[in-house]
Amino acid sequence: MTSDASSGRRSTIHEVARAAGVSHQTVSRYLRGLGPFRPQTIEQVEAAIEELNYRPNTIARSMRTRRTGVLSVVLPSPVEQMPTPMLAAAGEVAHREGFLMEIAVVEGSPQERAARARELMDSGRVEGVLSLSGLPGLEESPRSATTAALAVLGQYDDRLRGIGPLADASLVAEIVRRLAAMGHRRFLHVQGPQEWASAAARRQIFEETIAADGLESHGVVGGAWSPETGHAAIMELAEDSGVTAVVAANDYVAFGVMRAAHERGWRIPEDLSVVGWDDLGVSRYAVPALSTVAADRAGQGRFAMERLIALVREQDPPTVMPEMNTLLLRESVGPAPRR
Amino acid sequence: MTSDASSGRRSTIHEVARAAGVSHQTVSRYLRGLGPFRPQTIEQVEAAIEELNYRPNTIARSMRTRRTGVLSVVLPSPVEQMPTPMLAAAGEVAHREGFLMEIAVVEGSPQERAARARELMDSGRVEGVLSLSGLPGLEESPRSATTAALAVLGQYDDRLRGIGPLADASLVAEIVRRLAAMGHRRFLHVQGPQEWASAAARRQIFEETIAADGLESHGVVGGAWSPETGHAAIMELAEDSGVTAVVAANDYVAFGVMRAAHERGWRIPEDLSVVGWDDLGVSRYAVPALSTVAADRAGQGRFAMERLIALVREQDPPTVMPEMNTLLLRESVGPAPRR
DNA sequence: ATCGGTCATGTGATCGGTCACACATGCTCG
DNA sequence: CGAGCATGTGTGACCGATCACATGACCGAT
Repeated sequence: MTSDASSGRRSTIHEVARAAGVSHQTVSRYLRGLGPFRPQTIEQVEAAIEELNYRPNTIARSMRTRRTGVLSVVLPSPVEQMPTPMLAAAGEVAHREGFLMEIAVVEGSPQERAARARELMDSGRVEGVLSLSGLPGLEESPRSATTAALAVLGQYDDRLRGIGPLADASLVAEIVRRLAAMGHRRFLHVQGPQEWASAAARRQIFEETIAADGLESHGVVGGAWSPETGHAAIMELAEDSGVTAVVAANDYVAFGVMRAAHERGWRIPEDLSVVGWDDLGVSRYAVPALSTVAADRAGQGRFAMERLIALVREQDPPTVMPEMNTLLLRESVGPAPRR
Repeated sequence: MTSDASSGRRSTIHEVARAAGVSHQTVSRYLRGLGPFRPQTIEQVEAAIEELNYRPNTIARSMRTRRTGVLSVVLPSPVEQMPTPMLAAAGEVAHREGFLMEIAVVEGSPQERAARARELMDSGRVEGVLSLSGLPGLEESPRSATTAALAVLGQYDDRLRGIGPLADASLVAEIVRRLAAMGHRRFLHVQGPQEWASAAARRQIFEETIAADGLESHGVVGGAWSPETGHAAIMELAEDSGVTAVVAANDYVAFGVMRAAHERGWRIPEDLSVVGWDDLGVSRYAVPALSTVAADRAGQGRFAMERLIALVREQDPPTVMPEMNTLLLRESVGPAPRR
């Protein structure tokens, strides 16, 4: 904007101090808003900053203070289905608390991801790391002098109980029972990738509920979050399979299921009922409108970020998040067809 | 893992050097893989690193080298429809070139976003900034000593010519002409938010083509990227509007359009043809399958990131990206109904 | 006249690395 | 046999901030 100092080098606090005729420490204090100043001093410092177009070097500051104000969310690599509402909410919380949230996309296997996350924690670049997927070998930790804090959402423990709300699949039981109440007896589950806590939990609850309630499972197929998965699952189904209800891993999968049913000439919900998970923005606009679970991703994002920030500050983490999933039954479910 | 040094402080290169019986410089060289070493030296240094559980402090390194290896993508705040395939591809390029890509979600008006981006560029924390939206007052720049490089994708210039491939809307003309060839005469455009270069460009080309080809526009409505927008646009349409073809701003909007048509009892494509933009993963699985433009987001992401990296390295930026949009006509378009 | 306290500012060390350069050793070659 | 060179390593300055502590001016109280 104004004269851009003399050379291409960026100016430092010392140069500002010299230009203002004060000590570097005075400038530093000014920048941090500390201590009272003589009006004249303020004026001179401000003029010098303006003239030299000075901006503090965050790196240098971080080196001394060991604070960076940056929290990092690490995401597994197939980033296509990034949980954006969650990230948006998490970012909002971070912003409110004075942090900058960055998203780091990390490639590779769970082991490689864990190594990269570890590296990030040790680099000094961030004060906290939030992982949305499990990181084998790393455990949640408060911030220490040696590393950044770590919060993990959606991780499973040894008994496959998700500790994060992400993995809470209890509503799958509700789905199955509601469908059973409408007369459905034979179910198909199209599962997601089993490395994901949430996918594994949904499958587990599905099978448990089928068994507990004396219903029939035609089986579990699939293994990805994509529409293709759902499409293939239905196309491979025998004409006389007897399946009248499909529990899909998520809405993407459910879209594929609905499309395949259409292609086979099966009406939804008259011939087949379908339920997804996630309540994508377009799901209620599908024809027929897709039944799903609204997972309050925003709430989960807030929760996760608040938890991380508490760990960073070595405060008490927030209490366990209440159940926040909501089952939305729309046009894609109906009474089971008569045999 | 092993003994965690003595205290809570993290160990430094000097401590490693002392433990290994070499100079700090030798350790530094070892870490950077420079120069040859005596086998014994390597052994001692590795043992010391292992024993002290040493990790280099990236901040301290960056301070001296002025390199951070971090490129930042700044996204506007309503992050719900984050262009994930683009980000994924961009991240891949960054990774391949030895950079870490972070995504910074920035809140506020375009002006505020520009200010935050500026701050990020001046902080020294990142070497380059890639903005997916326009930043008023900031222009693309190579990396200088004073700030990070900036690349802007989808920005418009004074004459509303998008400089980024994102804003290339030329296929809108093709869409309109293909529909006209099927007998459509009266069109509706449901536009996106006009602050977005891409939305503005699509609208402009729509209107230009209508005028140039002597067709009729029922008007332009809407102004957001959401299904609600498309839904409302159709619900408000008079029964005798004469509109037989809708050009929607993107697939989200198109989903809303299709749903509303269904609710009004209009068949697609027999009564109404609909075209979206973006080719969402679920679009080809919709019933009827949604016609759209596959924008090769991944290609755009790669292009943008390569451009940024070239700016950072002060090399020649890649040549202008070739046309990469593809029109996909699916079930949602058909011949115009007879009056 | 001296003392203690507040106000406003200055001095030098420090964070943990890299950079520039010096230096010691052993080998080859004229 | 010493110059020249490659090999391997060490010394101290430096990046740009903050931190800990010192200092000088001014004030009212003893």
